[in-house]
Amino acid sequence: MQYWLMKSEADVYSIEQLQADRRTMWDGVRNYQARNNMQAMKKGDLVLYYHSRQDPSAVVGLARVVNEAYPDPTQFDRDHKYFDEKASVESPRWYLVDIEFVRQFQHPVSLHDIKADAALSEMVLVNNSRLSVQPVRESEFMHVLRLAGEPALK
DNA sequence: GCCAACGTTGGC
DNA sequence: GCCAACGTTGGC
Repeated sequence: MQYWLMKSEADVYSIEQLQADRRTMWDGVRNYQARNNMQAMKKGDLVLYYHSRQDPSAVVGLARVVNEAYPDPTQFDRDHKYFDEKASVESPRWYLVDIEFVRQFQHPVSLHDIKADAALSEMVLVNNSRLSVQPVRESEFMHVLRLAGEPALK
């Protein structure tokens, strides 16, 4: 089992929307490092769901990987904003995973709280703030759950 | 809404 | 292969 953090702007695709949809294709990632991280994901991996560009930016809940990486269909669609003319069905550039809603936190863990916590000082979120799909250590994942006041997962 | 930090592109 | 120019992200 590996752990991850995925970011979304709350007004673009919020955790409330994920809950309503139950699951979603994580399309539109056009950054190689983030893509590589998605390609490393395994079914059942757990994801910290983070809202960026809101006040305050925070980890707001959990999601789970339900389908491992496959080509992002939006890269082939000429009419889509995520179209990539350098990609082809024979040699795709961009991959995505499907994730499902697990739970929303009663008490989100803000970026401020994460930065203030010595146990989380090596989180990618703190040191490479622009990466939208990033690995999280098990100890960091559990620590964030504790800060949220959430019960541990079975 | 501003702008620093970062990633990508393309001219040379 | 360097690096300036450009576009994007995301904290503030």
